[in-house]
Amino acid sequence: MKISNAFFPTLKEIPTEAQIKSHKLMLRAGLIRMLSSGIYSFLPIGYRVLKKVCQIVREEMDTIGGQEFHLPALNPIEIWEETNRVEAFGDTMFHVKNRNYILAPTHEEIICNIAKNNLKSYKELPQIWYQIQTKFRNEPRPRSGVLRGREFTMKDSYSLDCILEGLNKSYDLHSEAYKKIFSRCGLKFFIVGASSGAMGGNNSQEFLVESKEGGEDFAVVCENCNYASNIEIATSNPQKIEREKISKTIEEIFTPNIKTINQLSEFLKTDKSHLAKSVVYKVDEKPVLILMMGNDKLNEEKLKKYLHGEIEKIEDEKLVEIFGADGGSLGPVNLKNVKIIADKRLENLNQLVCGANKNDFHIVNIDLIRDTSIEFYADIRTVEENEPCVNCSSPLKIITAIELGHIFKLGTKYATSMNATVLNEEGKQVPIIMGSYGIGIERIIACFIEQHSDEDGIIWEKKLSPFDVHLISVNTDNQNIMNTAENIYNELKENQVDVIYDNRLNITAGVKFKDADLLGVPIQLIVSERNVKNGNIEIKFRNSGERSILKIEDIKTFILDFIHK
RNA sequence: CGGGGCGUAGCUCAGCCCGGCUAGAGCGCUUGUUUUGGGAGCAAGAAGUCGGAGGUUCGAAUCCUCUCGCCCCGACCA
Repeated sequence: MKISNAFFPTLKEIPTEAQIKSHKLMLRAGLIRMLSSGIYSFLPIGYRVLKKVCQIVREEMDTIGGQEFHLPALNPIEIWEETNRVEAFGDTMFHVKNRNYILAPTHEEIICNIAKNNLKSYKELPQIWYQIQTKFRNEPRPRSGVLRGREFTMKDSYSLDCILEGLNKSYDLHSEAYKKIFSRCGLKFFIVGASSGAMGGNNSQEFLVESKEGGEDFAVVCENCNYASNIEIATSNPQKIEREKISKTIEEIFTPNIKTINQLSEFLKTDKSHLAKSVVYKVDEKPVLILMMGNDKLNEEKLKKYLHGEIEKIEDEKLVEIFGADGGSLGPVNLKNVKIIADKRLENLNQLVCGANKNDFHIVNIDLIRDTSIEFYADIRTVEENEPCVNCSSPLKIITAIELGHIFKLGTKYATSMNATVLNEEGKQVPIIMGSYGIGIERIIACFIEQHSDEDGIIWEKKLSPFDVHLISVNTDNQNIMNTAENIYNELKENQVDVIYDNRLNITAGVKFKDADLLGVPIQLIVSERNVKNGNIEIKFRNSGERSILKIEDIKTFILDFIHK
């Protein structure tokens, strides 16, 4: 490709809309342009990278026996009502205004529909079906360029089995394929156990890339024993508190202007492990009081597992109405008509301090068994940095990360509601057992750039690079230089080398070098007077900045060796 | 959906508080010319309904109301 007649719009300045490195560079290097919030066009250079990523994904999916589909993005809403997911997705799903269609946010229902209509027998299983296509989700807040878009490319695959061992095998195949995909893409990633959220099912793992700037997920990891888990489900071994031998009589005490656990601990000279914080949620419009030890943070994801229905933080104004006190003074003693749940860490403890449901008063010497009617205890706290690991007691780390891929064992949830069954060996109708496995294609690109760039631009590795070689002619008014560069260009093209050739006239060398570094193709070939007169060409490696001189006649061999190495 | 910020030339921004000349700068773009190894010099030029609508005023980029868009934090989110 010759830049003189190509669309390669680079930017010297950083558009204000971009905050994180990958977004800035994708805009500056002419890979993408925004159409609207969370909606991006891939320009020719960016699309080349996207296609390379897709090809790697495709090859690895095909290797594990995957078969590629092309599925409709426009779906009749009825099929989504069968699984009750119109409601589950809520505002996240795009609805077509003048027809009863939706824009598909994912494709379990469509896959399940095809399976139901066409698969009859266990003999036809297992199947792995995948697609690499655009998905639509009305993200309430798109951000970080292509990292969280309303329209984005996703590889999703679905495994179909009718026995559990089959599902396990399909799941493991995907796990291995994903490791290969992300390694081939040159990413440093790690794997954690995760919550399956609105997808349904139980077992699930996420493939994450550490990123302080663009990360939206938090992973809890142990560097000693390799325990790794999304914070949504992570557990730890916090210090255990024992019940004291004697439960003293409860007593209301005056605690003027004490609102927080820190203030209370200071005021009473009491360790936080003897203070219990009360937080209130609304579950199906009814208040639920949740007791946490000290400053422990409630984990909503964990809480959701124990409470059915929508959970939501309660408005401050409602608190006075229900409890007769404000936020900092609530407690579980003498509460009627409010369900109480407590974190496992507090189980059956005594000698505790809680709010008195009366502003500026707390109650001391509470015995949770004697003085409260707690419905149940459960692990609902959020793990904190440096707490001991559940397996090996080493201090845990918390890492901010971007989610690249997620694999789930879905089970029979969709097959059951859509009545997708096959006959098993005994001639019995059994529901198809599904697995679901996603990869965010644009996220691979953005994560790669997050990990591979410097102040001058992107540093592609050859597998994802939009071109193999960036050819630059420096002295454009010298016909000999232009001819030499043109010959190199043609020779490389004839040998299937992808070359981008900066043949622009009347542009200073500096501009060409800056653009080349910004785009970040691994090898730059620089054709200039000073070297051509000796029959030489300069070569610069983008990653190391290293330069060397080659004989013109050796270039082809050198480049081909480099590409195929 | 709550909180905050921003919207002026293709890009980055000044001007707005405190209304008043023909709305500015740098970069980019066009033409000419000189340059040609790290985003060039000189000369000339094109480019804007100041996001949109309404209002106040003799007069609005500037003040008021509404509205649309973008970014950030939170909520939410496979």
